Amino acid sequence: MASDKAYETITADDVAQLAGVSRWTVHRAFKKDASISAKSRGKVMAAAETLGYVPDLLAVSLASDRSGLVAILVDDFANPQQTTNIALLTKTLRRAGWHTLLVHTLDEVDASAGLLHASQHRVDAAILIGGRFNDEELAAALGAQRLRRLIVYGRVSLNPKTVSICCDDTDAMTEVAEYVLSRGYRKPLFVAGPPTKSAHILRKDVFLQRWAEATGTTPEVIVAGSYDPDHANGVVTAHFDALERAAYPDVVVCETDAIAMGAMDALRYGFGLRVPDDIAVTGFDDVPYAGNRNYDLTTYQQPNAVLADAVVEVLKGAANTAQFSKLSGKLVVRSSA
Amino acid sequence: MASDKAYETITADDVAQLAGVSRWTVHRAFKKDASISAKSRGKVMAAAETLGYVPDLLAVSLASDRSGLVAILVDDFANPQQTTNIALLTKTLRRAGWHTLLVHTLDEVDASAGLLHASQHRVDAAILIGGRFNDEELAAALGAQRLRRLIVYGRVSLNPKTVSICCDDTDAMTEVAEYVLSRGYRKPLFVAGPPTKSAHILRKDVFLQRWAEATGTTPEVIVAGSYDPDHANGVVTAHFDALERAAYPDVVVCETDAIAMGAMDALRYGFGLRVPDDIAVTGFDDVPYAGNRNYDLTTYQQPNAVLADAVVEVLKGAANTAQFSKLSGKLVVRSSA
DNA sequence: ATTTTTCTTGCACGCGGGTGCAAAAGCGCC
DNA sequence: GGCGCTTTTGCACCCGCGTGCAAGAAAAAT
Repeated sequence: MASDKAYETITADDVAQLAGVSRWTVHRAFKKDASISAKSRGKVMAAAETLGYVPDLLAVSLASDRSGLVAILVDDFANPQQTTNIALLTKTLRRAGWHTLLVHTLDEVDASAGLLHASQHRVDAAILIGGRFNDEELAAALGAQRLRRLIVYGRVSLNPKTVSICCDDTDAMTEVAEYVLSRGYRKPLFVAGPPTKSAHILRKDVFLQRWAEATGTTPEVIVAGSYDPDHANGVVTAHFDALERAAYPDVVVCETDAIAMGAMDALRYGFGLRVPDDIAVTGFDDVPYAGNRNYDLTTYQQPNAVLADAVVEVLKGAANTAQFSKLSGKLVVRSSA
Repeated sequence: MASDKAYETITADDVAQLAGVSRWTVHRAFKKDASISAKSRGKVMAAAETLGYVPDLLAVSLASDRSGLVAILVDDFANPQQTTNIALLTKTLRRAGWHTLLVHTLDEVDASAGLLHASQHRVDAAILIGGRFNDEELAAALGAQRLRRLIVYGRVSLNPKTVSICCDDTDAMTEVAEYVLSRGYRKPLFVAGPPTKSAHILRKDVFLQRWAEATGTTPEVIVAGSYDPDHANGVVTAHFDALERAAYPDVVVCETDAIAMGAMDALRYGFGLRVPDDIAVTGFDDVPYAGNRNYDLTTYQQPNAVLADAVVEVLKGAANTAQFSKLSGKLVVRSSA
């Protein structure tokens, strides 16, 4: 194993000495369009090369007040949409020059603690992907702490101090509702995710409203306490257990793919139902597994790349952030409905 | 959205002024068992409370040469075992007081670049979870850069400058082989993951050897280029496409659950085979989905919590690190084999 | 009351690098 | 060669906090 001092620290001073210039000249050599002669920049670069000099980002952050770090707060790794987002965001941010501090928040209270820790690292922004948090409380923290920006990802926050980056649930869920109606389903069950304290997912409300407009009836709704497929499985099982066969819905509309997958497993293995022959299922997000032959889920595809790019825009100081909460994806029709 | 200066920076100086003491006394107040009078500590704490003072971790890191940061390098978010590990590690590390820098490495070359960036943040350790890297090259970097420890997670690295934390593939895969033999299977197909440049997964070799010892025959082997289930699906499909029905193996032994899940999908949906009636499948890792009713995979359960705890031990400076590469899990028998 | 001993406290200096300004060097020109 | 101007370079000071040491204050011993 590596000893605690296996490395030697090369600072700008070392480079300066070798190059025969002052430390500040070294810094200039590394700074794009700084006033420095070609000759001394050459000397510095050569010296830096031979010494293997790399600037210390900690010191850079301290001095420049920009850390190049973005915190991502996540609370539910069982939700495939979240892991997908983490993967995409870390990749996108890295390409754009930011590094990621991944904070695994344990519960709602802990989200604030996580945010505090992130701020102590002077992150340039904190992105909330998780579901269990209270953005009012967070916004309070926002004022007091060293937090530049708070980005709520994948849902709408009404707090003006935060930036929401998400697709327009109204358009999206309306499209899903239209599709379900157009396919002739008439007895839907909506499976919602955990209720939110503040930053909302509007899918349920939109679906219910659109459905009521079109049919004059209100669909039944059940609520899953988390976006873990296994949990959704249990909730759906409990619901169907209490139902006569004749009372089964003809379509199960789920707030997310994670829920849809759990629901589908429940229907198939718990009640021997065939999808879509006996009952249809729709999801939302189009996570990687949704296209899998097991599920082949009809779902609404999030514009993931666009969302991730929006984060970079915000980091770069985009002025008009309102547009970022109205992005749109597209309906993906597969065999499940 | 938050303006760029929404926060006010409260430093120890501010607290000192309010408390009527010097800055150093403030630091002492926050330092466990520092020599300071109860009275002034009280004053400091009160002042810190009213101002909402929180130490700047960047400055702490710079001054103390300990960042409290650990980098996790990952390359494949499609592999459920990796996301599981990320979740567990971030949680475990956070509880133990470390924060996580998540680096999404794009390819093998990029792993070195990622490690370099991590070192620029003075991480206390870097953990390699990914598969696509070359640990010799990384070890070279290790000497030159500001990297205290390099932990290779989930596989064995022979490089003495790194610490391997993983379960003992020899014991584990022997157990799997014994089980497969005991169930009467005689015509196995081994589906291996991508070949490694240096830090190895020994499962294939162990299985082949044990099988040869027991039966005198050598199982057929095919190689998947990644641990993405979809990719494995394709590889298995291609293999079976070229086979007569009579030549099908009776059991498909997979290097990981991710591969097993892809393989199972291929067998079922591509060739109409029933698992385990027509063909059996085994995995390795026991990822969350492995227990799902769709797969219900017989697999070898990694001692995840033990592995994660081992990381903390190493960070705390555990002397005897050799033990950490010989941990053991347990065989989980389900219906797939 | 004086001297020791023990606590407390203040402070210089360092971590590695960024900023703005002033001195120095280089330049063209008369 | 001397002048004024532009480019280079050096430097003081700062980011916020930690360490070790020495001076000051309080408590104990004489």
